[in-house]
Amino acid sequence: MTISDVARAAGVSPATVSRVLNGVGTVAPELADRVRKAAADTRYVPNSNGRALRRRVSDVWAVIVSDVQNPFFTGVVAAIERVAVDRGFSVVLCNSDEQVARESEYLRLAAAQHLAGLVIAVASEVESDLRTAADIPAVVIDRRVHDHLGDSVMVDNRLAGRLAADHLLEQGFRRIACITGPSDVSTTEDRLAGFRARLSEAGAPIARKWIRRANLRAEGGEAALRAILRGGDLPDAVFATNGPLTEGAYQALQAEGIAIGAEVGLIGVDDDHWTRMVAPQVSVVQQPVAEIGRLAGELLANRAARGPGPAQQIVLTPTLLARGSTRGH
Amino acid sequence: MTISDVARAAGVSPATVSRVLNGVGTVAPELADRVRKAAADTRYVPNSNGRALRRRVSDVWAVIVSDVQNPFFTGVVAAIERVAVDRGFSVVLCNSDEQVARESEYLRLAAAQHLAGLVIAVASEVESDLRTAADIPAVVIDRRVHDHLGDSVMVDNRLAGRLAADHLLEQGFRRIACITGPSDVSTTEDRLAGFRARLSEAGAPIARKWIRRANLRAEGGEAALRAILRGGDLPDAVFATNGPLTEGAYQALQAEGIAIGAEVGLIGVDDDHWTRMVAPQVSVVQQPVAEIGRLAGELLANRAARGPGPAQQIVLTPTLLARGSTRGH
DNA sequence: GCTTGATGAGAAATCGATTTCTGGAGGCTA
DNA sequence: TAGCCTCCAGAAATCGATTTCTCATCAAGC
Repeated sequence: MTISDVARAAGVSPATVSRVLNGVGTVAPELADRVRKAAADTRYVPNSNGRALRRRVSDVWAVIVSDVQNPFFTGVVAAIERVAVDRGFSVVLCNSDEQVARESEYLRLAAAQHLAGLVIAVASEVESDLRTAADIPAVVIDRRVHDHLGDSVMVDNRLAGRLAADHLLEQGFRRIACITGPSDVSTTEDRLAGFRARLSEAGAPIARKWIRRANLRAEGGEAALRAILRGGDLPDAVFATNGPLTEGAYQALQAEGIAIGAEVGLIGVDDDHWTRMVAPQVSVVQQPVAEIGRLAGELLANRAARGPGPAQQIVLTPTLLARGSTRGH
Repeated sequence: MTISDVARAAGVSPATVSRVLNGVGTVAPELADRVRKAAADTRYVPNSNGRALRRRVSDVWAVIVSDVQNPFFTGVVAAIERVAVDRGFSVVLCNSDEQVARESEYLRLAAAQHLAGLVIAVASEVESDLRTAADIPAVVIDRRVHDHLGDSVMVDNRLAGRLAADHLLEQGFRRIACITGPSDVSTTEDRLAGFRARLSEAGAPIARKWIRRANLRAEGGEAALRAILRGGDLPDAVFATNGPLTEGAYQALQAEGIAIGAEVGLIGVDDDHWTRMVAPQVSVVQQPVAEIGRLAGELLANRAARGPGPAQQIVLTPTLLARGSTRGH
């Protein structure tokens, strides 16, 4: 079913059908009615490849995230969608699953389709390469990318680390471990950096053996915590630098029968629902999830509307939520 | 940067560039090298609108789900992606957010782009209309749709309800409530139906006032449980028919200081991580998440490869996971 | 030495929509 | 009534890739 079929059915030219359906130019009301009727009767769906080819742009945004199963990202995506729907865009979500190769494939796809915009949380600060999609407006969120100078919405992750350290120190913890991600993920890396810096300042530098890197899934966090336990020397508190890692750390402590809070304190990042459902509740550094998504969406919409111009780099502030898992030492 | 630019740079015709990059036909090795070099030098990304227009099909699948924030769906999507990547397809995820209008928009988009395939969990059994995308191979998952006869992967949800009922009866519960979703969502509706049927058979029919419908988010489950509490007459157990509803019910019970298991039993659906992290752990009817996604992906790949043929309707079996939240009555 | 066939690569048609170009009909002014 | 606009709608060009058509070249076979 093409525009020519509709044109034939309505007894007009394809040009007229296009004009009616897009509301551009002037068409006699009577003809317009005939066209609309024909389009409805034939269940005509315009081929967006033809349209995008001619128009040279689509009305779809892609959001590429590194882990669709992480509630932080789905929360951000939901907020982006709200803005997009509001401005008449559609959003498709792509999951790179922390793999640079899959990310590149999605970037290629976005560029090849000449999408209207792109929001991306990269898989790797050093290896990710956004040049493939350099032609379409992009907003980088959550994680920094090597030499990207465009719009971005980030959180002050060094501060996040400092907040966690401050809190643990205040609560009297001193023998502190950290479970964090690969060194090419800027978020977890910055949180570790801020955390370390604060502990060093306080004269309680973190022991090298107590810094554990893991892949950014619950399994990674769990394995890392078990590795710490196997070391024999038990820390009195643990900082996990993202949501899934926190979850994994919690599960390992629980499985080993260690009293969270009393024996070993635990503080995490990202306020997923479960943190308030367990006992004791888990202290976390919270990121402004909805705000990140909203701002990313608005930045993208503005960039698309206003064209090139000075890049905006927004940095938001995290918040400490102190709870039972870091009390009772 | 178009194929003609590359052709000019390599000193050949566009046809030759196309042949080289797609590996079809025969091209002299020397020319081929020149083309490949020119394509690399110019960072040429083929316009997929032009390509899809001519080829009449793309290599992208869309997965439309009703709630990206529900771990059940993201789990299924991750499994579909594994199959897709394996077969050389890309997957984009679309979130209808339980809204038929947004779902239609995504269906229109999928049809307009002539995507290679579609996997969908509909927003409404009665209102969702897949005819818009009738031209592309589709697999329906999770929820039934009014008069859809194509491929599908479902779970025996009446059995899921019966398993929950059986277990509660066995544990000695008799005054039982149910928190479920809108009546046009077949999954929660079937679970309720199976649950009711089993309780009636056992001579302990569920009281009408103890059947609460809620929107399918944690807030909905929480509100529904509070409504039951406000009724004054406390049930001795509650069945929540999906993941977020279970979460909400748990939160409400906990907030009200009701001892889960001892005072009020709780059984849910979907084995999200938190169910094993809380105390007591929550009993659930588990769906084979990865299996659903894998089968949906394979069904779609086969359909695309083999063309029309008899539809396959796969029904999987849920499993009961009995835990502390339904003990101790 | 001439015919036949295979091979390689450019020219041109094609996909389906949008947009520019073009021309006819009708209204207005001088 | 001639001349000029304006308005409307069809014809045709265009977007960028793929694929069919066409033709030139060269080798093999008789």
